[in-house]
Amino acid sequence: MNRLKSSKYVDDAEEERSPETVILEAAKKVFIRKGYDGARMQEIADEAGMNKSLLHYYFRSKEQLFNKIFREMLMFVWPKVEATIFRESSDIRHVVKSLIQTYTLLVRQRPYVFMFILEEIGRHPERIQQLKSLIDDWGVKPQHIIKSIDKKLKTKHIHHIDARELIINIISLCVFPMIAQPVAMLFLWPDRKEFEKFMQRRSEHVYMAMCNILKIKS
Amino acid sequence: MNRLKSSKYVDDAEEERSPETVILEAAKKVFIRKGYDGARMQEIADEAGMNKSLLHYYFRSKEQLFNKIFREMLMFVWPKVEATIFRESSDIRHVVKSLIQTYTLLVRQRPYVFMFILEEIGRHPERIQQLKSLIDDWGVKPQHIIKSIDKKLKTKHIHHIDARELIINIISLCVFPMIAQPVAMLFLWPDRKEFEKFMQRRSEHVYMAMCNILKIKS
DNA sequence: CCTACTTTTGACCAATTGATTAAATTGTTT
DNA sequence: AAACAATTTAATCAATTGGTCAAAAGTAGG
Repeated sequence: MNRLKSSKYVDDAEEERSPETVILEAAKKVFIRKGYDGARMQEIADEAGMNKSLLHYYFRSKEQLFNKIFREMLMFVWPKVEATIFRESSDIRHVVKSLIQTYTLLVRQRPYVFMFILEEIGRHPERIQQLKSLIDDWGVKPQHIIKSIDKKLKTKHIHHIDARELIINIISLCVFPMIAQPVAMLFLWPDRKEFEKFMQRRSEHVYMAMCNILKIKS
Repeated sequence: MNRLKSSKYVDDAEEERSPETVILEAAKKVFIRKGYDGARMQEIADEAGMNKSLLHYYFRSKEQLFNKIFREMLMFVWPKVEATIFRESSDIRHVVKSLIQTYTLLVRQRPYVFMFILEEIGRHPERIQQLKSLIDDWGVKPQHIIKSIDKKLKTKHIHHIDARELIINIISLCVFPMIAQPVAMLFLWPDRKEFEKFMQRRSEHVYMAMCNILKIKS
């Protein structure tokens, strides 16, 4: 009854056009556009160009379909952030620079991803569990993050700052402008092109700002 | 048919407990909790302890009820921000300090307000119009904001920075940590008390950071 | 008490929701 | 082609949605 395997197209090595994939792509679009509560299974079916029943055939329920998308989003962000935090370099400048580049890259690649995650966790707090078990599986202890950064901050003659403050500052400066885009464009960048230019240079500007905060020369 | 005036309790000068107010308060709670799409008229009625039909009697539709709440939120934020930006002082330090204090105060008083506004505008972009007409009514031209700050930045020996960048940096540093609270508490502040302490000192920290960015002494 | 009004209620509505089911179609294997 | 399994479809479900309406209840003035 619930065969979730598809044998069709599998021999066709190239295109990744299995029904599951088509559905997931369509669902992603709709969930991003409308959020979980605003999304409709029918709209996803239309977007995928198939019958609504197929969504249930392949993914059982709206909730399970959403969870697949949500997990994929978390997996898009977390590994890159984690790799950056625990990178080899003991030079705090390198870590700061990498963190900034990582977040600005993520924002540029998937402008919606942080807002989406924060929104859905805010609306349905039980979903924080998914993130929890994800970093559990990854075997990362949150306190290690702080310690890892903190150790690197204790070297040289750097303006003393709490590691958590440093991290949240970086993420704030990189991520928030994109989250606030609609309002920011109303008040500060009436021209869309101007805003895009601003976001393109964001990485450098944040790095300079962080260097000033840490009182190190870039 | 559509009398929206209430004569009852009006003589009773003290308590602001008119049906309209009770409904608005209940609606606000529910809309903040669930968002527009997730909110249910029945839940608002339950929260207000009255019949669902009364909501339509006093506010006609879910949309109109929401708009009242939404406008109130905008009015809670905008006047204070606007007053801060156009304040008399020509000393950039005062303006920066006031901006930081204003935003951190708003965040502390209504932790949900910025996320809510950004969320609802993101989900229903047509609502940006409400914000537009609001600042129109207020008679404020966005470019004046930039100019006002920019002029103050041109004085003294201050590290050159674009006015819009300065503003977005301040807002990012003040607002984002609260928006990211659920995730931030998972990774960086496992103890809720610790996070609250952090947020209490946020104003000072952001001010110091901004002084470093501007290369002025606090 | 009677009348005119506002406010409140519960029954009800059409439309939509996520989900199920059985039948129809397609694909594969022999 | 027959038989079997996998996929797709359309019809349909019960539950829920925002919204309406007429009747009931409350209120005030005379």
